[in-house]
Amino acid sequence: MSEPTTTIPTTIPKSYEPHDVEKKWYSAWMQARAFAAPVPAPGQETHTIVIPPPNVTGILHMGHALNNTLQDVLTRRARLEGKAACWIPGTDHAGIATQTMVEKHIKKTEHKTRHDLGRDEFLKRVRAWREEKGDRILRQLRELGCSCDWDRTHFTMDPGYSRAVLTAFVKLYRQGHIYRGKRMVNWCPASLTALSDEEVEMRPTKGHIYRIRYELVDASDEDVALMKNEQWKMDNEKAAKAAASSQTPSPATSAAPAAPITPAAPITPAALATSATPVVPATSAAPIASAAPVAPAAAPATLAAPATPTAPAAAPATLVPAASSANSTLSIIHSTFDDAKRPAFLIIETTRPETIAADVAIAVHPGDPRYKHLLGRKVWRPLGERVQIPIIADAAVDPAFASGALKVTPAHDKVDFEIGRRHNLPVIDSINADGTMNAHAGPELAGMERFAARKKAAEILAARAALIEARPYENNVGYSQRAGVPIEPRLTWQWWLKYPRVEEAKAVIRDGLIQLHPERWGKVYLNWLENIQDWCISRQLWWGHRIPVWYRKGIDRDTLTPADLADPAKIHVSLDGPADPENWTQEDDVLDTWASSWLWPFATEGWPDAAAMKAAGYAHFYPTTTLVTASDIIFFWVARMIMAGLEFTGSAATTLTPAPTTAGTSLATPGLANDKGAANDAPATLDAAELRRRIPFKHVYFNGIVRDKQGRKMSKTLGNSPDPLDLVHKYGADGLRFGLLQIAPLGQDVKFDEDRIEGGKNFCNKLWNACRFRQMSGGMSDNTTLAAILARLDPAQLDDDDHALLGALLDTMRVLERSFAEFEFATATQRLYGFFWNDFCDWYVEVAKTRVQDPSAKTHALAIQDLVIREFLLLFEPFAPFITEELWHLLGYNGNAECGMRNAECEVRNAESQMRNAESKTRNAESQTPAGHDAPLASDNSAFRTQNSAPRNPHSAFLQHTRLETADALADALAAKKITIDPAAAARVEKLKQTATLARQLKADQSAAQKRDVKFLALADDANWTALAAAAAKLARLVGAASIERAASEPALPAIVTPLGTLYLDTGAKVDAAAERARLAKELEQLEKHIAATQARLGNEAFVSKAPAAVLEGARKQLATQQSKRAELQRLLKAL
RNA sequence: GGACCCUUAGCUCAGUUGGUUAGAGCGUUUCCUUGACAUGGAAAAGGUCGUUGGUUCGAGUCCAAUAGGGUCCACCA
Repeated sequence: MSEPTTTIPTTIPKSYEPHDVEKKWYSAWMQARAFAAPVPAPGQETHTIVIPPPNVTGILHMGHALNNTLQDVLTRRARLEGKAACWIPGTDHAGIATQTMVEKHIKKTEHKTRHDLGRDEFLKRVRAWREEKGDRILRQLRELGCSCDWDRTHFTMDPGYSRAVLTAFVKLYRQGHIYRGKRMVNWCPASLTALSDEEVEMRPTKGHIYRIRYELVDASDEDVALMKNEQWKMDNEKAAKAAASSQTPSPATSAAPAAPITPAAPITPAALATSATPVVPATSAAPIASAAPVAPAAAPATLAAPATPTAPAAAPATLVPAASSANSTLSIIHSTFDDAKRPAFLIIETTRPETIAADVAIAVHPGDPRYKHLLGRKVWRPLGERVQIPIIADAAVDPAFASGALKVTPAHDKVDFEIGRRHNLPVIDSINADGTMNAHAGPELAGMERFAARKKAAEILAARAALIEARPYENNVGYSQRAGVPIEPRLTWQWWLKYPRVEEAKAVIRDGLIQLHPERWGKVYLNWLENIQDWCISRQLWWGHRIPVWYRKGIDRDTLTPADLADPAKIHVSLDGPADPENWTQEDDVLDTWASSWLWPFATEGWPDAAAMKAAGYAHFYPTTTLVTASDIIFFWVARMIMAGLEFTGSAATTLTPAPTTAGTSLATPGLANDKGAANDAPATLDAAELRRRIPFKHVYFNGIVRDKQGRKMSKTLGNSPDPLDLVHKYGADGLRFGLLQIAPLGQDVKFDEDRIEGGKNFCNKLWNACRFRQMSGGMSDNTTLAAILARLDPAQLDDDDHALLGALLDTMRVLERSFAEFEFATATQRLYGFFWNDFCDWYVEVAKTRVQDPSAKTHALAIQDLVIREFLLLFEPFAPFITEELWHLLGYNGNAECGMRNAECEVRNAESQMRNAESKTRNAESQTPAGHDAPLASDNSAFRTQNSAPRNPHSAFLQHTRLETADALADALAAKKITIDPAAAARVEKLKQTATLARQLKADQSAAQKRDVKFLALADDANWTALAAAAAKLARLVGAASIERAASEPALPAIVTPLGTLYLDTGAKVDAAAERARLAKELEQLEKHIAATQARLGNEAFVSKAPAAVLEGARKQLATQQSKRAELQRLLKAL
């Protein structure tokens, strides 16, 4: 690692090289088990975080990097504050994602489906896949520096965790919260499983809406007349309008009034035809996307009606091209019915004509006068089997939409299903699980994919003259979030959960037992809970927790009544299955992945096994302290965890049937099997104390979504997502962490900017070199404890710079204390940056150079630096753990500091771990091997984790095991040394800083910035000259001057007015009086403006009478300063 | 349709309870390799704080309206 260079007397290399340092320290931490959560000493505060478990086969992206950096920062800061910190890592089995991935792999390599392999064999493959590819993301987290307690690594499919999941199911089932029902679900035709509402994403989707005639059965003359008056007329008018608007010469030249009809060129059925057999000429294909109202030479697709409209299904669909295209540009396709024979029609509009064969009714609003007389009548279904379907009234229909008549297709739409149920209508399911049409869709469509079938249906309807028009239409379509395909509402048997503890879940947020940061998410959360729907928890997958329900053999699962479901002779629900398994068949479905991860905060702490909970320290570490997550899973995960915590934990959680000492395989553990009283675990109402015991976390911090510089979400397809590990290699983990947090404001999305990461790296380098310089300055003494450093301070030698620096340090410590309390990490990083770079490096280290060369002042001046660097490293460690650890050791802050500071605690910890050592003999050997970066994670999670047997090295003296003083404690320690910060010192230093800047400005203005042999002459009163003279040496060094002397008279030299008097610059060059005059005049002019503004304020009677005294005083002082500066400038001008 | 967030320098963002001449980093211009650091130092230019109106002695900050950008929920076939 650090090699001494030959020329510079230091052991610290010239620039910070993160790579080796990171590797070295992470290994050291792992070997020392530095992250293992300690058993809390009596009275010691705990700090727990559970990681949002990433997909077991996932890879680290920027979102993870930000999210986990935040957790690590909180955890490390908690350690420094002396809390027993516990960060529980782990992964999620990610049912659909992982299964899909493995299925694809098997398809590619073996050309087989999971059904070819069978359930058991397939699951074997998934487990093998996980062995090979899994947990990579956890190893990547180590490269980021994450200080998880790796011995507590959990996986949602581990036997122990699985037992928790099934326990929760059984308990909820027995309480009546879980039921099986045949209901409409969101079906994913790609993944072939049901999804929860939360997994469906609504996207605006371009398509068409089809206007279709449903022929009225037994139409009377009145009907015909009515139809003519109403719908028929409507369509004719529409056609006329469309025609009229199309005659507008050009849309560009005429500001045509907005036509009520969509100006987009309509699409004809013919244009929809893919394999155009009997079709209108190709010229009629209108460009769908074109917005030009000018209809192209589109032929009026006037279609001949079938010869016998009463039996269209049998008739060949003959389309006759229009005889002439001269007379119209119709957007509406009229059939040429013989007026005399014309039947009456009902008109409906639909986006899904392929489902017409599954229509079972037409519904209108009960109050709609247009249709009152038709209620109870029937229409012919225009597609599929030609049957009559009733016209019914239902309030769900919006009379204002389209024609006000809705086709009712219970199998393929949620609303329709409800209507069907209300009216006892049959359900005709015409779509297969994979999204293809089945026999019910009719012979023309059967076997076709649903979207192809839609086109085909339109063609057929057009051929039968039932399609009036198909126009472009955009509506919201539900997509499977994961597979990205439109979901299909589908009627299936599923398991449902009525959420438990909904009211309590609202209360804990409303009453602030759980605090959200930022707070506003509470509203979103409550809104969701107000409208909560039962959760579909079953998935038609294999990779997941198989639902612990067994059906008696010979029972038809699809005809089970609620009574059957409650009958233990037919249905068995338990953890371990029936005693006579040969007579039963287990449910095929598995649970939604979220139905396992909602238990994460306590299932990772041993729940429901009392012994495991004890071993994990549940009593200490639950509830967890802070959950750090992104807001996009507030419903998926956060809300559900709250309900699960409220339902399953608390006093009852610790009184569950303990696991038997003869530990069999965990799934066979008869936990709840014999437990008839599961439903009684939870008291009906929870008082405030009980709620506090049960909440899964006290704070939720929502980190922003990492977006690219344009504000777009990062995605693989856009290629705008940098690999965090690349950034680690380029800028170091610390640079990445610091840079990320600098741009991560509370509750705002993060626009990623690689320049900021580079800034993080540069800051690390600055820190590195400042420490290197400190070491080069020599005189390294005992840095091992704060007391040792304080002992080297000489209160008598404390000067203004010391006061100002220590004051800024204390202030920085307070800012950080506040930032952490309020999760304002950007504030914290900015403050650290400004303090170290500006206050310490730019000013203090520079001015101290003079003192360091003075043997009588050196010890003191360096002690101040040692103190500040020590405190800074402690403050900075959570953000940049590697470089701070390295410097901590290089500068000798470690020593035996820890045991000096925390002897008692060390002993307690050792004693405790030895006890645990004795207890946990069953641990496998693997996880006891020292683990470095690439060491495998402990893979056996079957037993609920106990602490590792190896005691933490009490002499490791890692930075993070040191205690960070509070600002108050440090102030007290200084006070004990008779050092109290003089606030006026900072103001004096500030004046000096301004003077230095102005002096440099003058030099630069005189093109002498690079010269170091110039002289400054000061014209100052005695007070100012005293201050200047005292600082003359350091000031001369700072601004690059040979000397600063008091002017005897008024020199004829370029001058600048400073807070400490007027400075003249003698460069030895000739003075350009005209240029000087211009410069001074310009400055005077600016000053006059400010004076005028200040005078105006003070001249305002209302201001003087109403403004607070301090403000008034400030203004008067300001005016005085400005005026004296003006006088000085005027004097200088005159002298030139 | 309902709820929420954002708009400040070329870019990314700070601006506590309203109070001097609105800040930082990056970028830009000029100068500087002097024994910590060129991943650096010094100086400079750059903003009527989206718009309009109001409250106030005083508004980037509070209120109202409005424009633009974004998020979540619901959803009409």
